[in-house]
Amino acid sequence: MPDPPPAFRVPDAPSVDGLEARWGERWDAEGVYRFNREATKATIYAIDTPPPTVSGSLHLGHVFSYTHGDLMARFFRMRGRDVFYPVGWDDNGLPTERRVQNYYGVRCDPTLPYDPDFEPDEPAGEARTPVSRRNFVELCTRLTAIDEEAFKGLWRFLGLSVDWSLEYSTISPHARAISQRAFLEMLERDEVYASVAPTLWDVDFQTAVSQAELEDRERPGVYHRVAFARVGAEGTIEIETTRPELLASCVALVCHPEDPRYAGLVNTTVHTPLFGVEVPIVAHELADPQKGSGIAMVCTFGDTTDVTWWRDLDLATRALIGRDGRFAPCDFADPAYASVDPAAANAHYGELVGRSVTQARAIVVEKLREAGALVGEPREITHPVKFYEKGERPLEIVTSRQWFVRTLEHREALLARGEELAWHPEFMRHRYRSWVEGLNVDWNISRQRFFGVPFPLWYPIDESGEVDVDHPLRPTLADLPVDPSSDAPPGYAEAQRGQPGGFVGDPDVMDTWATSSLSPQIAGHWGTELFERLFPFDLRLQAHEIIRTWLFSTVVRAHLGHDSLPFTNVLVSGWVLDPERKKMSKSKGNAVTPLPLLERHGADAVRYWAALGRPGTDTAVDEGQMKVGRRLAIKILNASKFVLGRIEPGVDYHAHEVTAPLDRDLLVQLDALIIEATGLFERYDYARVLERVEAFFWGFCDDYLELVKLRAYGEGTVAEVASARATLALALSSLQRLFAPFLPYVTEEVWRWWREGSIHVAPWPEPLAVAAVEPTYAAVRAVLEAVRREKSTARVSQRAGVAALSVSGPAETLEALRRAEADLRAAGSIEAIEYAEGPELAVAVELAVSS
RNA sequence: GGGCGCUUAGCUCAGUUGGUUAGAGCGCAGCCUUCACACGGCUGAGGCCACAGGUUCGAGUCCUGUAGCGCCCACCA
Repeated sequence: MPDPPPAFRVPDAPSVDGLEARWGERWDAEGVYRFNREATKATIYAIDTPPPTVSGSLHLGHVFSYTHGDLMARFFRMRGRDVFYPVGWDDNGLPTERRVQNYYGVRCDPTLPYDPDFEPDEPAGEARTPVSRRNFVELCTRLTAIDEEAFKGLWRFLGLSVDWSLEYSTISPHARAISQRAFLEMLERDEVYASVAPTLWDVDFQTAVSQAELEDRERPGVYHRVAFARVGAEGTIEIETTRPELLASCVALVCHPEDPRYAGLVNTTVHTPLFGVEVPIVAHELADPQKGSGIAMVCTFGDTTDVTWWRDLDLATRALIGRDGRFAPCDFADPAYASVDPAAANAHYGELVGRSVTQARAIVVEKLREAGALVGEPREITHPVKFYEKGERPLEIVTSRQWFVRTLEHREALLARGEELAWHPEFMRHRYRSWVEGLNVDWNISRQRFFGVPFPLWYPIDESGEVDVDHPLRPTLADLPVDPSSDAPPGYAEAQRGQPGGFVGDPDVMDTWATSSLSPQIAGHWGTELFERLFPFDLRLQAHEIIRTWLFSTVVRAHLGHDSLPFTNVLVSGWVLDPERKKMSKSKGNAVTPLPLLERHGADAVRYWAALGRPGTDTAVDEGQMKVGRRLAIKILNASKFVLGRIEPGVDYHAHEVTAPLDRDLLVQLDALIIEATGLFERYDYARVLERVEAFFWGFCDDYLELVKLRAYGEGTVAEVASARATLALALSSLQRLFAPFLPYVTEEVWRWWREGSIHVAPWPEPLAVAAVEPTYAAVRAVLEAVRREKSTARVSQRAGVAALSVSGPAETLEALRRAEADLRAAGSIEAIEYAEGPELAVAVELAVSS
């Protein structure tokens, strides 16, 4: 530690206001949080923090979670680790597209040519001007840059100790290059494949959606009981469906193989009502005899179960819903449909073409009713329906070509990775496991959108104009990142785009998780020597809602690409709940904007509130706790001011000067606190650290400072005075540093009153190894408290004199009191103390006659 | 349907391996205009630790079950 300065710099009226600006600038100027690029693997502590979606606004939940990461960063930095603490922005993807559309009043039309002179109207009107993909991406880049500055300002105010030179964004050329390289390597290793398959599809966003982006929503539905006529036999089979509009895509009826009601019907056929298509009755385990009539209509595709039946039972394909969510034309005379009355079927279907799902449903129900195929009246129910988490209409399943990462065949290995990872809190491990166990499709990473990382592939066009998707053209690694919609593949010229003998670019972009799953590789500069020292990272910080997306996908990429975990620890933050204990979300309108809270209470105060939130535990917004945090910060100012007013500048105090039993006992307690706090921090239990340190500190202020006040002023022998002052100096130094990760601003302020350099690169306190003494502190505090109680009961000032104090208690307690009698008498204004042995500690106070 | 978490003072929450009389803060009440701190301090009241069984000398803590709340996962006709 540098030598103490010759004089202390304690202001007359210390304040917690304005510390953020003052120290934020100094930290930048001094490079306090700069990563040491020479650091070795052994000393590096690398942190992977979530790149927040730039299109939204940061809410208090972000502040909460990022504070937790910062606590760990600051602790390990003080422990001597070389902390690699970058921050990223997730600026690619759908949310940004939406925000740009609204902000600038544009929409992307990839068929348009680039207009270098295009300027959007500001503010945007209602109209949406179509612009080229390149123009659109430029606007995305422009707006995200603005948003990122605002985010950065908030993080700085909050006091995140990140190294801003390590900032990254997921749409940057660097991130795109990493993302494309990782994709090409997966392709090389056959870990990713393109497939034309039924895909979950959002009809509004017109893009595929992955399993991880699904959510169930309870929606009202209507059961319709529909009769199918048997073929070659008398009678009908009745099914129940909530999606009668899909009758035209019916390919089978399915029952459970052991259902006695239908066992004899398996492998017979029926005709669909209205369309007269002959479909088989088949058996499958998934058919639930309890549901509806026990026999279901299989359509291509009504839901994911249909996909399973279709695949397992090798059923026909009659997909009719298009990418826009409307019924596409089809001809029932086509042998694939095999209608017994194509003319009638086409007449019926003609009324559905171009209709949305809800419109078609009404039409089909009416027709069924007229045809006498609707049995009874429809029954209203509520049932879960799959939605894209950002979508507004139920997902459809359409057949399209998509890129998939092979996750299913690595299920066991991925489960093992989950076991290998150290989870904080431990129970969050279950979330990951149940997700991996429940995977049922490979990870779809392609999106039919514009602002994202393009797939770095082109497809050759043969002389007859056919696109050959099976033999993609790849860029060389040195050319990455590429945009196949504007760059030509190696060996081709741009003029050959779309021409026979030429090429076309892959039109899709990667899902945002396909890029953010590489956050360690992006932030750590995969491909450089530095990355080898950083990877795997030491800590991943995130909220529990993205375990199935970000955490899972990052584990997949590291497992496939590096045969490793991406990080060794994950710290999972809980949610921030509003005062009614509801999850904060923008859509509910209860999201709390953090900046006003930070300005009102101060960054340290907000961090204090966040730091009390245990890992994985949901925590309510509580301004009361922030006020407590602010008060704690003020107390640290004042206690520091007091101590520095008693000790000498330029003096290096040592534990061997501490001779008074009370002082030595305090330092023994402090050693225990340091040991406990260090252990808790190393186990990521930051909240307990704060709780313990805070409790010790308040006791230190309320009792110890009061007890040694007079000695600290200089009363008593030289040794007694020196003992008190040394204890104050040593305790203050340790306490300031114990608080530093939590309250970085106020601790920096008070540290610099008497120390050179930043507290945040000062060493974490070590125990002073003070030899144990006879216990003194606890007994003295108990008596002091009793004296205060008596005075309070007597309604006199705490300064009121005590003429005589009679203490009875066990001999060892009395011994303890005698060891610190002068201090006790000073703190309690006690003239004389009488001792008497007794079974329990009891005090009798005789107040002095007030003058 | 499977899983996880929670249930302790009016409120928000601690109670690590079972061990004296269950803790903190806020709020509330009373007192103190203290020479570090009124952006204070001191003191106090307030709890069948969700419920029912069990293990144990001893259970807020361990086991079983029940209920309520929240979340995750699920093939949701």
